[in-house]
Amino acid sequence: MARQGLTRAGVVRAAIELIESEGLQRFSLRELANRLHVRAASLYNHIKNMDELYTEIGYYAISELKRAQLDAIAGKERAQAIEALAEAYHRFGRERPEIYQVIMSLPMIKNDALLTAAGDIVEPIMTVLDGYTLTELQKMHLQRVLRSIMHGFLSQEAAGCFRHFPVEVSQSYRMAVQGFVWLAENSEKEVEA
Amino acid sequence: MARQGLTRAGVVRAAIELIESEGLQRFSLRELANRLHVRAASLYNHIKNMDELYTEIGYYAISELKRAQLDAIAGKERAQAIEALAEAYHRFGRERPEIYQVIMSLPMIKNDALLTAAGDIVEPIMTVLDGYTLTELQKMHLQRVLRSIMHGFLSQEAAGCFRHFPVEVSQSYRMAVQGFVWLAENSEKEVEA
DNA sequence: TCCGAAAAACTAACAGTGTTAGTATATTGT
DNA sequence: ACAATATACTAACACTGTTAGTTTTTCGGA
Repeated sequence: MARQGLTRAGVVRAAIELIESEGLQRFSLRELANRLHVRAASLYNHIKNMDELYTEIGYYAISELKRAQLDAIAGKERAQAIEALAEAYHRFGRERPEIYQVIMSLPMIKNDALLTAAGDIVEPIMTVLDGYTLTELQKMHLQRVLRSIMHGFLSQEAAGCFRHFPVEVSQSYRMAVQGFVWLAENSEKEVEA
Repeated sequence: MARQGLTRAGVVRAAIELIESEGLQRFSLRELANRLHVRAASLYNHIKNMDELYTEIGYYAISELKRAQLDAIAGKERAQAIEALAEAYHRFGRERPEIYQVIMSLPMIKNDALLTAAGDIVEPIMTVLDGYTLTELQKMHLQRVLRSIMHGFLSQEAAGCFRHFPVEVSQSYRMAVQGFVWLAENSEKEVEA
């Protein structure tokens, strides 16, 4: 019954590590408790329940994805920035699939704080779009489009939908991003006209 | 202990109805058994296990999505066909969110038969692309791009990511599809050159 | 028509999930 | 040093899918 010196932050960190190593699917409070040398019920001294823990993990995951995007666009502009951001997003999803999956399965509909945090993911995209001469409305639309392309691609790739063909996935992705670059430039022309 | 006259197909049908009415999240064998006036264990006389039942539901869901797309492109060509297909796909996801979610959470990586069936979703897209002068490789890439756009959009919309802004979602979607049409036409030009 | 076989329902149990209540012990502040 | 608080525990509950073993119904063939 010796104390384990657990903290809320420590529990969250351990949960993240467990998810990254064993997979989101197999994650459970019991397994997490085992790692911390504690009974499952004891975790409730540090977290309210599983939803709250999951939300906390979500905050971390979102901040990581945001950082990856910000790092990518540093010192770049317009098409070059878009391509770098898209590539970084893609790499993040490939290298940390479980963490990415956490983001995409967050119950944002039920949690307004989480929805606000998720807005962080959009921030780097908006920054890049600031480099174009666009109305706020256009930026809004374009931001949605880019997000859809990036997530849609990653999601299907992770589901295994793209693996049975010997056609390079990265090239398909680059093509999709190129279509977006065209959209951005085209929207700009509409404004300038 | 009177028999309920259950069949494998009947169980699958009831499961689909239950998912559509109560949501995929809250679906369980016990609830399904209740609806059929039977104990949960009795379901195992008609299905092997839950994975198999889920796979069966997946086949249905995939065929429905395929049909929606085929209906949409009937009698249409090129840009008009692409737009109609994309719109039908979007409507399907909105009107039958639980069924769409089933498709997107199918464990295709573990089930080759399921992966083959999932190829059906691509068929209507390939048919539309046949209306363009493209190499097989280009068609492959483009098919992936369109799928990514459509699914990415639907997925984020369902997650609630697009709801906090008074910016019309349908217009963003149309913009994304327009970008794809440009990609298709542009690829065609490359071939013809 | 009867009887054995097969099909389909049952009950009971198991291992797993998250979660709560109540209890004991360790730590901390006065 | 003692009271208060924090943290761990055990035991239990209501779920989840799943299996084994049992009883009943149904059906096909002699």
